[in-house]
Amino acid sequence: MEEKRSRNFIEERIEEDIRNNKNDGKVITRFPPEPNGYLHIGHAKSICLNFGLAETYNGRCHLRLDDTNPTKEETEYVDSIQEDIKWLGFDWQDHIYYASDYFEYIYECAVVLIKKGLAYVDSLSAEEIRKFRGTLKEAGKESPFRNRPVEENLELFEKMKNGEFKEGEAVLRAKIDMSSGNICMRDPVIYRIQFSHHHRTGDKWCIYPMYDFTHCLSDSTEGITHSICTLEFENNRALYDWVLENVGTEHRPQQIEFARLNLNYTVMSKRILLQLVKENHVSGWDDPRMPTICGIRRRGYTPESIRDFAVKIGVAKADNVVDMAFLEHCLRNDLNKKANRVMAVLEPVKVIIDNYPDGKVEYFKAVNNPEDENSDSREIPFSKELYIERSDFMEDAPSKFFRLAPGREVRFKFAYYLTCTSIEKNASGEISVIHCTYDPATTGGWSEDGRKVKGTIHWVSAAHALKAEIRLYDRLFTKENPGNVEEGKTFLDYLNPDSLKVINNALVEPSLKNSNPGDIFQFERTGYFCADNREFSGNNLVFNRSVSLKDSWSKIENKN
RNA sequence: AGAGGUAUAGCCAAGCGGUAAGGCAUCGGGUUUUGGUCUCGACAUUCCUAGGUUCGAAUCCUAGUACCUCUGCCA
Repeated sequence: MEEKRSRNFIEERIEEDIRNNKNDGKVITRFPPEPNGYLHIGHAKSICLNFGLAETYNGRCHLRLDDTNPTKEETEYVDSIQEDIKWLGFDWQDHIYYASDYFEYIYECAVVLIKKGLAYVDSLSAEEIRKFRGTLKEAGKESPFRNRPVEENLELFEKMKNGEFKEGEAVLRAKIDMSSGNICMRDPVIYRIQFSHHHRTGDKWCIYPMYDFTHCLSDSTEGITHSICTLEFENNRALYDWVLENVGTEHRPQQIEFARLNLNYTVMSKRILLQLVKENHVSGWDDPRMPTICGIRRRGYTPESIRDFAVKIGVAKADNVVDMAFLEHCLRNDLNKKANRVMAVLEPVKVIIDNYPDGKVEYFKAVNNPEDENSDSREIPFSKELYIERSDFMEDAPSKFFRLAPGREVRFKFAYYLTCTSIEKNASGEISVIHCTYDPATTGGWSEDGRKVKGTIHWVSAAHALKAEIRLYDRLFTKENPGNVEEGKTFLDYLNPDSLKVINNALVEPSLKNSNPGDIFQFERTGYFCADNREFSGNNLVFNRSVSLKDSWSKIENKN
C-alpha cells in the first residue's frame, strides 16, 4: 500500500524541480551546524528534514561544520555533533565537510568581487559602520572608503590577509546598496580580521569570511541543490543570491526557509542552554531535563521516537510552539511496543500476608511485554512480606478507588488475590504495615470461580527486592515560554524547582540487576524508565524516568 | 509610504475554485491480570477582518488587521 501522506511545501518544490529536470533531477541537501554548542531537538527537526529529503529523493545529505568564527568554536562540539547525528540514525557517508576547507576558495572569490569593483576595504570602525548603516526606516550612508580604486582594495585586502592590520582596523565589504530596504544588502561586511587560533586551520588565517559570504559559496561548491534553513534567514536570501550571481559561480543552490521548532516549557536558545550548563542549573549538556539530543538520549528517548515526532509535527512556514505532550506521546508510542515490563515500587509500604507460610518462596511467571508477541517471560519471587506502592493503599477509600483498602480484595499482578485485613501505624501516624490474607485458589492472579477484582497492583518481594535510585524528571521551566521574560525578571526565575526529584529507596524486582546502562523498561503502572547511561551498574541501580504512563486515575482524583 | 514573512480548533497541520483530512490534547463508552495499550464515539456550519468576482471561495481579487524576522566585524 502506497502511503498517501501529503507533501510539505519543500517536497512540493523539490518535486517540481525534479519534474523540470533542474540540477539534472538531483537532490543534494546539507545540515550545516556551527560547532559552538550541543545539538538540540530543534536541530533534530532540521536533521530529519535534510537527511530525510535526501533519502526520499535518492540524493544525499552532507554534514558541514560551519566553522568560520574561531573565537566560538571548539572540537568538543564537532565530536558531539557527529555522535548525535549518528545516534539519530543518519549517515553522511564520506560527505563531511568544514567551511574552513573552503577558506582558500572563499578568499579567491573575495578577490573576484574586488576586481569587479563589487567589494572594498572599509577603514571605518565597527561603531562607525553601525552608524552609517542607518535604521530600519532610514537609508544608510555610504562609507567614505567606498570608492577606493580596485588596485588599492586589492592591496589593502592583501595586507589584511598578511596581518598588517589590527583587529577592527579594516573589513572587506560587498558594494551593494546603502539605501536598500533590506539591511543585509547595505554593503555587508564579508571579511573581518581575527587573530585567533582556528580549530582546523590553526594560525594560517587572520581574516575570516562572514556567514553570508561563506554559506552560499560552500553550498555552491558542494553542489547543494536545496539549501534549507530557518525563517530568520529569509532576509539573507537576497545576499545569498547576490554573492553567487556576482562571483559568477557555475552552480546556484536554492535557499528555502522553514519555521524552526519551538517546544513549550523549554528553550532552544544556545545562549540559554550554555548558561544553564555553565552556571550548574543542570548537571551538564546531557542532563535528562535538557532539550539537547544527548540530554533526551540520557532521558531515555529513542531515535525512532524523535524521528517519528519530526515527521508528525510537519514542516511549514508559520511560527509554531509544539506541545511537549506531543513529544511524550511519540515516546510512549514507541516504547509501548519495545519496553519490557518490570515491577518497581517507588514509594514502598510493607505488606504482610498473615496466612502465607513463613519462609516460603514461590516464583510466578510474568510476561515481559504483552504488546510484543515475540517477547519472553521471566520468573518473579513472591513471599510472605512484600512491598507495594504507598499510593496503592487508602485507609478511607472512595468507591472509585480500585486499589487496596481495608476489607477490599485486589489482584497482586501475576500472584494472588489479596484482601486487606488491618493496618499498623507508627508513632507519627504513618501506615507502617498493611496486613492481608491471600486466597490460595487464585494462583497466578486468576480465580476459577470467575469473581472479578477491580484493581491490579504491582509489588516486590521484601526479601528479594533490590534497592534502586530513581530520578523523576519534570519540565525544566514552569512557564510555557520561558524565553518571554517579564520586566525585572530573567529566565532563571522560571526554572522549575521540582524538575528533578530523587528517590533513594525505591525497590525493584531482582531481574533488573542484569540490565545495562541505557536499557529501557516500563515500570508497571508508573512509567518508562531507563538505566542511566553514566551511573548505572549492577551494583548501583540508577533509573531515569523518561516519561510517565498516562494516568487517568489522577484526573479522576483531581476532580474531587 | 523601510524590507521580508506568516495567519485554518487549545497545539501541530492538510487543503491548491466543487462545499473543512489527520495527529496531539480534552471529554464520554467498550475491552483489559498495567486506571497503560487497544477500540468506538464527541470535538471548526467555518478558515484573521471587511468588501468583491463566481452557480459555487479557506482557496481568486481589493482594502485592512495582528503577529514574526532584520539596524553583529555572530551564525
